[in-house]
Amino acid sequence: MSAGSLRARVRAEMTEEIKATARRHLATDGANLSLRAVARDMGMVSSALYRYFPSRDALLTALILDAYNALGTAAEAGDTAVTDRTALRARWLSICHAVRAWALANPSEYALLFGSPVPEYHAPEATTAAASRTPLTLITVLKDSVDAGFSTPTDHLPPTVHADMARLRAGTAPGIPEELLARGSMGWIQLFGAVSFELFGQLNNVVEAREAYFEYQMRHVATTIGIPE
Amino acid sequence: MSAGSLRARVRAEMTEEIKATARRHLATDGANLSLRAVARDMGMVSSALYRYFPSRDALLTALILDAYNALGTAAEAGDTAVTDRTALRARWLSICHAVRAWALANPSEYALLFGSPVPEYHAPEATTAAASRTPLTLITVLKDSVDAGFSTPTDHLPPTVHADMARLRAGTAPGIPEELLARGSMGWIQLFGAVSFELFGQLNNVVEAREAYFEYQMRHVATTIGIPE
DNA sequence: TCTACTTGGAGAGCACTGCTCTTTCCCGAG
DNA sequence: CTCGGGAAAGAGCAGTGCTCTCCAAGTAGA
Repeated sequence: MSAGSLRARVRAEMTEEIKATARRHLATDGANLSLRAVARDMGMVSSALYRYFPSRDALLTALILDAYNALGTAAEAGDTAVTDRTALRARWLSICHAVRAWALANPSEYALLFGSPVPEYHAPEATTAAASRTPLTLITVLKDSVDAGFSTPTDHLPPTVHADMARLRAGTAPGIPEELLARGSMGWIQLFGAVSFELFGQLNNVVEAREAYFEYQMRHVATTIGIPE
Repeated sequence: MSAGSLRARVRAEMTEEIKATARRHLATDGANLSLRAVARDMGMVSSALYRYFPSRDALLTALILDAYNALGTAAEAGDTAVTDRTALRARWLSICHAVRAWALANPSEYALLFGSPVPEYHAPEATTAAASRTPLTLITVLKDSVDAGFSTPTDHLPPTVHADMARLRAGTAPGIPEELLARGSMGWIQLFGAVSFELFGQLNNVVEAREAYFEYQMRHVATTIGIPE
């Protein structure tokens, strides 16, 4: 059996190496990386690569899945890094900083996840689970905030938004009021917007104190959501 | 002289037609549209197209410039559509809705502006002026808010952020307190994040009431900035 | 009006791309 | 020890951005 799994192991290693090489190319060529160049880098011919990935899109899908999971892992690590689990504000901010740090360390992968959608490419269902890990980490803090008895916002939500939030809660986080979820989603959007603005060059020649301005924003968001100091 | 300008006029028309065709291709092929396909669509050979644009990047730059200006025009129109110039909240919200409407109507051009940066492509200086039209429109509302005597936020800004905002103010909007500019920039980021999330598919299967949730967010942002009802 | 010059279009060609198909080879299960 | 299947190689197809040469047509000066 060790012989039988050898083939499989080699194949798995090969697949990993292809992805690693592709990730390297991602940094310079973006989403339109070249299969042939990846193969060339590995000393193999391009057609051999099709034994591992049926198409370029399949390779991209694998990279996207890995990236979502890497970001999710980083976000969760940011959360658990705060040993005092009752320090909700610190946890929220730690997650935000973890997301930004991961994005700055892996800009091309972040762009693959949150940048312009690749034309003619449709993400398979499998990615959505990985994609929701990061927002779920944020929602966990909201849930702990509710359990700790902190007061929640009392916005008036339009009925349709209320329904959306109720549906979101049903799938993920029982017990969180719709109003809090709505504000939490806003915070997730602000986090994404801030990181994207910085990474995509929209802050150039405007804001130099990137870290400080990010911190300022996220503190403000945390306050808005109702996470006390 | 009418003969001399004929050539120029034909050339201008040709340039416009190329851009229009390219814009159409942008919708299906995204940023990696094909010069040859554009030429084919116009019944000409690809090399002829190089008489008008020295490279594919140059064509993209022209499209980007046009898109920034179109968005800026839409934003300004959203502002001036509010006849009561003292209705600052209405003006702010009208600008936000105009930006979203333009983005929904021109998704691929929006992606070109605010999506993943094109690898190896660096925007020339000329685009920055067009790019700032939309945020400047928002800042105008902030300025009118100050002039109207509305109270401004009293955040404590880190010194570096304070300096950034002072520099931003110096170039654009004298008289606006740094704290207000910082919050206004947050609002611009939230607007961008909300539109991008919706357009790039991040809201799929989560929020269905797109319009209503957007409105909710922007109202909240306006309140946060300190624009009274 | 005739000529000299500039300009725009056409076509061939180069190096590259994703992908398919066929051929070869070699590992490992029976 | 045989032989089936997985993996690699290579040729080939249609497409790409871009360059170069060639030619027709429009423009300006005498």
